[in-house]
Amino acid sequence: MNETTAQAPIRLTRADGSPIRVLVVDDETSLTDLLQMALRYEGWEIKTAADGSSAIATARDFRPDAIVLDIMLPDIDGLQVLQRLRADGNDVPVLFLTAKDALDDRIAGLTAGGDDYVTKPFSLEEVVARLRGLIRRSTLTVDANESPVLVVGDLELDEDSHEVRRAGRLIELTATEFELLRYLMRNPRRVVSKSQILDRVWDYDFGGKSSVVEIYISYLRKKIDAEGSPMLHTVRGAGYMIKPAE
Amino acid sequence: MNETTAQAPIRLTRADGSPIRVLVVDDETSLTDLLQMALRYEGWEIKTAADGSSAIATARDFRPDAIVLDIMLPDIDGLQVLQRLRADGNDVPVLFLTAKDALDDRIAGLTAGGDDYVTKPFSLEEVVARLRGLIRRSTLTVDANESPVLVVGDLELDEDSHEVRRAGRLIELTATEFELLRYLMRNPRRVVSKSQILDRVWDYDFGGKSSVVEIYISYLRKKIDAEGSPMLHTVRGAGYMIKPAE
DNA sequence: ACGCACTCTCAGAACATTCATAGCCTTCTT
DNA sequence: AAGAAGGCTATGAATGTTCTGAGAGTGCGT
Repeated sequence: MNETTAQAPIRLTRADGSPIRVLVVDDETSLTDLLQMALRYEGWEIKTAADGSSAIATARDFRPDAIVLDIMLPDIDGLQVLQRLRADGNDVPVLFLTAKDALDDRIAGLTAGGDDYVTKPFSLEEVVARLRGLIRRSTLTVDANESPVLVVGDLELDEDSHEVRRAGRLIELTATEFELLRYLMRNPRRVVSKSQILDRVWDYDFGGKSSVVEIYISYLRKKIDAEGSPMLHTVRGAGYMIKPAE
Repeated sequence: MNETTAQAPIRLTRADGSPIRVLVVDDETSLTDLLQMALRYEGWEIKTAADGSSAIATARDFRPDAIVLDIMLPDIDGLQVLQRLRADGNDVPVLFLTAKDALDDRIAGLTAGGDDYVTKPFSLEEVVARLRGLIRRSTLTVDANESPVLVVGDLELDEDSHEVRRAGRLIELTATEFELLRYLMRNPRRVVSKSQILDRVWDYDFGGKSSVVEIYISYLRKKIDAEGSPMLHTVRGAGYMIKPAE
């Protein structure tokens, strides 16, 4: 055994070690496919539903730890699905998906109940992070053997406070820089390609070029690797990797 | 372990550690739904009733630590419900809900008896705070492993006296400023979004824009962060956070 | 009824962020 | 060693977000 051995992946599980279960509800297959892939990659067990009534039925049988729920559904409105779940005594936390312009009054009050929402188009990192937050804070899911702080070497990232520190020194990051660093830190000592980063950290409808990743890596380096030995490494032709300085 | 470790959440429980139980009585489902969501998120166990007689029955069976009771009910008047409970020898503290214009003298005497009331429309922070106060002061609930004083760094907020001090110096806040600060201080070192703040601190029927939050943050800064290092931090694109000055 | 304190909108200023472009640098291949 | 490919970063324009002053409206207390 040596120091480069892969560490156990950061993986949220239930109290008994069985995988987290998530129900994804949206009528666009392209979106449910995308989310299903991304969430399976987290090691979670996923079921999907395309409308409100099958969502309610599946929630009953599948007993998910969280639900991703589009507001706009062909039959029953997403908010009504929530109401029915609650009327059933089901406290599962819900992450709503909503178009940016269709926001406001209808969503009002949601976050006060411990639920949350993201606006389309979203980045997968954002959805996963919010889900992890919801599940971690949910009074139902017993485990939460997880801290909101990612640590790689002397670099720390706190998902609750959004604080990032290198050797204790506070570092200010923009939203995109923060998401990129979080993604890298959740995959330490592993090369991630520019397309992986783009697929994961940028909104799914991002139309720009992948060179934007290079730019943000460059920003991060200036802030993270400014002093001390570098932790952000380029793997030519393959991608980028973060690991503790040696 | 270092000084940035997340502190245990502030959570009121009964003496044996079991969750607080609250009965919510209102005939409008939208309101009971909202309160149920918000109070569950406090980690409490909630039951609801839509009229006076089922409220009395549920109070007997469920043995709640507090009751939220609308004055206006389809069958029996809320105040009469209180009378019947007391006649039964049930001393559970009651938080009445009443329309602002229907504020009659009958309500006036309530607070003398250890009960309390809020006028509709209310903010969730207000209801939760009043409930916490009632439960904490109630002779029934044994625990109260909780102080009415929130402390973050050298900033103190007393929920009983409504006094706020920074480094010992008394600071005058308006009602809204106080509620906003209380909400932030109950979530120290955690980024809270503008929608979360709006959902929680502003009345549930508030129709305005979330920029009002920015304005009140600005007011708070002038009073709280006037001198000394700042405790109120903007996390661009995410929300606001309070933490001890470094 | 009056004045005062408070809440909230508006609008513009100030500021931060995102991203494309382009030229330079590094590394690899032959 | 030269060329090609890939990567880095300075610059700046466009965009998006936050802050704040002025003031209108509201409601409360006297």
